[in-house]
Amino acid sequence: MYKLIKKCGSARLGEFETVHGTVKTPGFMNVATVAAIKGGLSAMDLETIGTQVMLCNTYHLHVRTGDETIRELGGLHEFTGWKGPILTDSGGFQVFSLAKLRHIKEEGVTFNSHIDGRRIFMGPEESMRIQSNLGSTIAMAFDECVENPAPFAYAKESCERTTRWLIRCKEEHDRLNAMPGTVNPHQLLFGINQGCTFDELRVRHMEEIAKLDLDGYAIGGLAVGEPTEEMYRVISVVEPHMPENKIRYLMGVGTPGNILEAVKRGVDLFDCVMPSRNARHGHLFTFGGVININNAKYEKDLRPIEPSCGCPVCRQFSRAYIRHLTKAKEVLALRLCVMHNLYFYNTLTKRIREALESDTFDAFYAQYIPILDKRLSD
RNA sequence: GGGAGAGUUCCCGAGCGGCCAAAGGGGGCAGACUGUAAAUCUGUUGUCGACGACUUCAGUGGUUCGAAUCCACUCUCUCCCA
Repeated sequence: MYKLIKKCGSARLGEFETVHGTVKTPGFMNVATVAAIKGGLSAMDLETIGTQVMLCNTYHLHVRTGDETIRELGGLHEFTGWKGPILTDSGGFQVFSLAKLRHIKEEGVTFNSHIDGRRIFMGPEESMRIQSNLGSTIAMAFDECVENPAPFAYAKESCERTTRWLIRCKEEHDRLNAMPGTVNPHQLLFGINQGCTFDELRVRHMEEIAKLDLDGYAIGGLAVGEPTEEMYRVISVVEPHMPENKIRYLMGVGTPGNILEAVKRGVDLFDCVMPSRNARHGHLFTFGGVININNAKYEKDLRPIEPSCGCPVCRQFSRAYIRHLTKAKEVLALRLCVMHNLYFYNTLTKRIREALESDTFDAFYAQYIPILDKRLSD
């Protein structure tokens, strides 16, 4: 359960206890959609790079290899070898990202599998059942992540449906946890706030789902194309209505700067594909700004990605070597870049925690906001 | 020695009288990426005083209003017969 240690303005330092270990917040979850961090990282590497929570996806694991199989194999922890907390996303985001392949009804969503095209039905009960089979530490409610911009009428209708889905999720989740033979009978459930960029929808929805007394609350449906300032506004609008004694998770966000801004607004937990995806494309994060390791100027640069970084990659390899590997399209390039970027994100949240601990968060914020998302100038 | 074919922009390779500074790849350069259908996608890639001009399709010289494209010779390479 969540324990608030201290606050600095709206920013919160806390801890979240689970059967698979304690998560220190603010924290960043490392995305492993198909039970693997893209770029060739395994459970063996996650400790090295400071991972607290691994995030896997319900829809992706359902279509391949299949949640029933993973259940037979002992659940995701046995399957992946990762003993720490695992959060499974519900498949709700795929309602958004696989828009061309799906059809939404009150009961749930019909997808055409992106693997083989076969029809798949997923509603709140199905999502809960799959996540129960996967045996994750934390299950996410099945929601609809609505595209931006969306007409108010549609946003309202979708939001109300997401609330009804959430109630069904909770019932099914409680039922499954109580069933004998459940992989993880202590599985937690987080609800997801929606409402696009409409403040009144956001607030009303948050108030309603707060009544359900779930294990945690997420803000979903942001960073889907709306201006960044609008995202910050929505967080600020919703935050006062989020239960103080529950962990708050901003889904799918974001850039290092986004995370710092969201922490300042009271968010505890994050996940994003950005560090891993951008790493695969040669964009590397540092506390001095972002670099594109593909750039010609790094061809003979003997410095590590970030001289002050303590990650295994920066301790051993030069920019020149990593650039060579990316140019040569060696898989090692992906691995090294992803390792560095995830270490950076994990360290960023760690340093935010340290700043909160030592009451220097404001100074930390003032120092890093101007540079984190900019190009490193060296 | 005889015969056949080929030489295109950084590379491979299309073009075979005007719509060609020249398709398409590759490579290079740069950009995007936010609960991952993403080791992907986009732009750019002869030069310049740049809505125009200049140089380029092995070399030289021709034919033509106009040539990377046709002709002659030269050079280089590949294959076949000796």
